[in-house]
Amino acid sequence: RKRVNALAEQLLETLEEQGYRSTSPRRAVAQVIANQDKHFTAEDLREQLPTLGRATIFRSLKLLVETGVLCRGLLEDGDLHYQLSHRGHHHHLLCVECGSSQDLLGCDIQELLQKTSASHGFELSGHWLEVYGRCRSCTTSVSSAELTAV
Amino acid sequence: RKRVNALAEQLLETLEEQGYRSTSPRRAVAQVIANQDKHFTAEDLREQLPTLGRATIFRSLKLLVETGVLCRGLLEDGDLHYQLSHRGHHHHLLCVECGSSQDLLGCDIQELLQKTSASHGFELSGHWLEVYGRCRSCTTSVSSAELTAV
DNA sequence: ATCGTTAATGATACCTACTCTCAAAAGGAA
DNA sequence: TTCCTTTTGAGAGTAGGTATCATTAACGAT
Repeated sequence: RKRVNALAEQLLETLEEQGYRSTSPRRAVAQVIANQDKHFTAEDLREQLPTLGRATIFRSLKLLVETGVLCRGLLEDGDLHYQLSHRGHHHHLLCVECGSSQDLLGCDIQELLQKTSASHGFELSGHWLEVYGRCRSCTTSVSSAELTAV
Repeated sequence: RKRVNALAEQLLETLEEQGYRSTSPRRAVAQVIANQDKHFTAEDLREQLPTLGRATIFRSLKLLVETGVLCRGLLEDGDLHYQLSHRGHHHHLLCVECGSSQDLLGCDIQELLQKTSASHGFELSGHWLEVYGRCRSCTTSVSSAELTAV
């Protein structure tokens, strides 16, 4: 569990590098985020940090997104959530069952989009992709139930 | 401009097929949507239909999305917008300059995602993709200005 | 044509998720 | 410590959407 604190410290360092002060509310937020294993909403954070002001939480989230520590995503139901950003452009696999998320590696969609956009006379500037499904542990844990049902 | 009314009528028919009544507020909404050449927000609709109740507009939009007439999308800044849905799963090219949108044709991302998801032990159930950039007419109209600047 | 049932509407209150304002309270460099 | 600046929390405000409910409009049956 030392790693957790290490991650929290890393988040704070990123902020400090960009000229933001290391305050106790920010330390608390960093700690909670570092403990998170799923994507989370602003409300989740608020529940875990009831002593912090509402505005402070939103401000921290905004800051962390701006500095690239977090990224925002959209759940299938339209809810906004946050998760640690693993630097660089990438996408997420979101498990609709347990809520876990993992980075989608080795998916070179950029090239595909570039080609297809060009054929529409379109100058690509960016894209947003979220992938939904069920993760390995959810598919295996439910498979027996499904088998009896079938 | 007969085509516009034809489109509006088509929207209403889709609602009627699903058991919804053809009311005058719905006719008005259909007419405005049919006239729209870009994606639009609920607020855009409200401005063009000031006599309609707020709730009615939101209800109509919801209904049209549920019946598959419209689809919802997310702009780069996080704003929610609507546009005519051309049946079946597809994606949009959104021009960040003029706001126009066109369907992205011939992009088989599904297959790519399927493969990559599988290699993560992930059972794909869906995805969400928006592509941002500048459309043909915007790139050509600005190109001269950019040339002098460079 | 009109009736009666049910769906749809509009006014308004409410709600959620967030932002703004501003006085007070920390950071932190000197 | 001091002084300046950033940050904070409380609370008001805002955007965008939903819930409630009495009234009104659709439309199939008569």
